[in-house]
Amino acid sequence: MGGHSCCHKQKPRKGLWSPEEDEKLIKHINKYGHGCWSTVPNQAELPGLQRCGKSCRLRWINYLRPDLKRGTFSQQEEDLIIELHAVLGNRWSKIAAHLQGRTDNEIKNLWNSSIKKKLTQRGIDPSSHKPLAKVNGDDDDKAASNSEKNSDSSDLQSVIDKSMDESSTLKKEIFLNQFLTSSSSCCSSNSMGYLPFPQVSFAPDYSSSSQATSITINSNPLLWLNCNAISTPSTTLSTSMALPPSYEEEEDDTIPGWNTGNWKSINDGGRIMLQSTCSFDSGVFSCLELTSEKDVQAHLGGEMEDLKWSEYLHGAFQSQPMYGDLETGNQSPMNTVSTLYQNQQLQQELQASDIHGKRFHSVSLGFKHL
DNA sequence: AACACCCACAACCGCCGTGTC
DNA sequence: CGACACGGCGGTTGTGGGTGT
Repeated sequence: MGGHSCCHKQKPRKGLWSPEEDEKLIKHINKYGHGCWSTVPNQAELPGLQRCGKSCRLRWINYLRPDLKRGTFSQQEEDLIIELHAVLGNRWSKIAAHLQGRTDNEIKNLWNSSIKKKLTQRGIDPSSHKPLAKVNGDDDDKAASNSEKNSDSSDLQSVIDKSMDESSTLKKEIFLNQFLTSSSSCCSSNSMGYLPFPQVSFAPDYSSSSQATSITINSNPLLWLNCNAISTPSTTLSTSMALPPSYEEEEDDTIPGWNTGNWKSINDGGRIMLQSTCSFDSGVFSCLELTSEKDVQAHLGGEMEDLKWSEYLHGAFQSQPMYGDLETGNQSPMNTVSTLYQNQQLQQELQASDIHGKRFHSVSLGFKHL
């Protein structure tokens, strides 16, 4: 156990990597790729790397990979890590997947050396993300995975993980839709369902003093919702929602029929800004996750993709076509994604964190009341 | 200058899941 | 079906630079 064949032939070198070793490894990877790490040390340029394949892999992934960002973490990145940790717990690789150019090791180190302390200083328990006063007992790492304490959340997370592993966006949509269909069907009318994405948090319970607004739908139009932010007890970022055109005329942001008890909504010049969690009591969600600029472009620019999406929605829900006129009256359906960038604050955040144009997560939800 | 201490980061270790034979 | 190899992950340790005394 633990021993690898590549380590048996000769005692592997340990400790810090020398520049020469790095150079050899880079040369090798550039030339041959890294199909099988265990053979890398044997194949590397003479006189051969006396390193375990595992060590080569780690060195490459954590340090030598060309797409690594390196350098200090921005405040936005730190906030995002905190928010993701609140949802994902110590699943560093999952967290790292949301931060372009950052490795799980880097994030883990940052968490252990810096963020943990900062949170504690702010009076927040770093494992539970709750105020320290409210955390019972001693601080054994009982909430290493915060969401796992709740079996529903744990199930949810496994669904998330599974869905993330699906390569096809359409598969994701179908899978998540299936999940949500079954999820919503088992929810009583006043029970909570949560958007099944790690970037949507399960947190703050807005009190009656908040501006929480009930948003409902009682007919069958699709409601498109773009989420690319996360809210946590410590931070709340806004989520944007693009409404069907018919609702643009409404005098306020209340839509009868869709109970989103925990959404805090703000009417922002005709656009509805949402914060916090979302709940639903019935209906079917369709979900789309766009994880890269390429994905977005494919949807924004690709008629075929739009067609597939529309067809899927038609087929699955027999619903009316998606709404193209979200705001300006001339947007294509998938341009809902672009409304993300009409939120100036969000745009700034994305730019500041170097995510803009590179990688971000967006969730589009189509809703049809049954 | 020497030492202790702290901190950030790199690397290792052990375990687990998966694929293959 | 079991054994084995391998990759991946999270926890932990090691290392080196910076800073204070």
